[in-house]
Amino acid sequence: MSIQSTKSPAILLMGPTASGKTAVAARLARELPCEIISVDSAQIYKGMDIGTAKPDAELLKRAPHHLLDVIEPHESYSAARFRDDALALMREITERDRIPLLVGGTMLYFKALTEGMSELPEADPVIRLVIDTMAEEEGWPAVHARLMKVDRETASRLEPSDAQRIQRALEVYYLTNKPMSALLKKPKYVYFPYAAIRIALVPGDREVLHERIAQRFDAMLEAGLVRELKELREEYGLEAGMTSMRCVGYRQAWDHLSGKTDLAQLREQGIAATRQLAKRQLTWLRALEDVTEFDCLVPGLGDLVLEYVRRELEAMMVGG
RNA sequence: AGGCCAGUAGCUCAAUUGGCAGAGCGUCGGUCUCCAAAACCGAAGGUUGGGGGUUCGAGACCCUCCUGGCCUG
Repeated sequence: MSIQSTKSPAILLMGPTASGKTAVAARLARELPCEIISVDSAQIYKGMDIGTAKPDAELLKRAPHHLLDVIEPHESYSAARFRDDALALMREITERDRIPLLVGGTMLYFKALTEGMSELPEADPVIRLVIDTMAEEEGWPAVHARLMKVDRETASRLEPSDAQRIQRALEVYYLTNKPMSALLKKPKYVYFPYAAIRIALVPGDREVLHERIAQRFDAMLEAGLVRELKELREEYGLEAGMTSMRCVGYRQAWDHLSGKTDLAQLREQGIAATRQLAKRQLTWLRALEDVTEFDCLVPGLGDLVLEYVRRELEAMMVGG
């Protein structure tokens, strides 16, 4: 039996927070010749273990994960970097005759990986600081008006309050002297030489997912989420505005350490933020096509997914 | 038992001298091209504790009942 398809297989396992991705991935990794790549913008941070529900040491020993702990909490990452890193790893894994298993809940990373990104300049901290200062002085609507002058098309589709995207569009203009809308129109070269098996774990009942989220957040608090953050703050020069410190759980724990909230408020706000994260992830998943969904709340989920993946892989071998 | 205060959206609270019941948070839906666990947009949700009265008009004023809290015996 030979692989007739020119494309190598890759498994994409997606799902909202607390849907049980890690357990399913571990199951697949045990039964199939695959290597796990984490697709998670929070687990990318070294030291942020409890709040990101990072797989524990024992699990990592059995099933190593790539793209965990690649940067420190004061640093920043991006969808573009993820795409480069993931593609490089996928090639290595494939060359070892193994199958890349991409697991996570950061849907933009999945999109960047499989659909590619236009050629845009990377983020420039100095330019961003300039724009931030501008916004501080005159307000974002005024910055939006500036963008309107140089890139009407992009400005028109953005709300005057959409600080992050206005900043990006203006940044691109300052760096290239071209409107971002023009750069986005250029056909992009999409390199993704894989036959993807796309799987989404979604809850059949949102209420039950909410219960799981609450239980898990309580477990994080018990495991020492606040202590973990405290230690990270002592080790690194962290600030509340940093990307890492805007992660769910850490942001709320930060407020608690600053004395702004008591423990009950930390719990309540942390759980709510996690539910909101799950909701946004589900919005992404609903929009995706060619994805096979599994109810993440049914017993025997791991077996179901494993069986499905096996069938898909076999079909690729014979059919191509 | 008597006295006082409170009761408005799931939660915390607004609402001139009686004049169209609102906000924040939460919930739900959506957007997304180098910060995405981010950022932003939209929507739903009320017999104003119950009943009666005054009034053109009551969340507000009067009577009564219920519930919670505080004080006194």
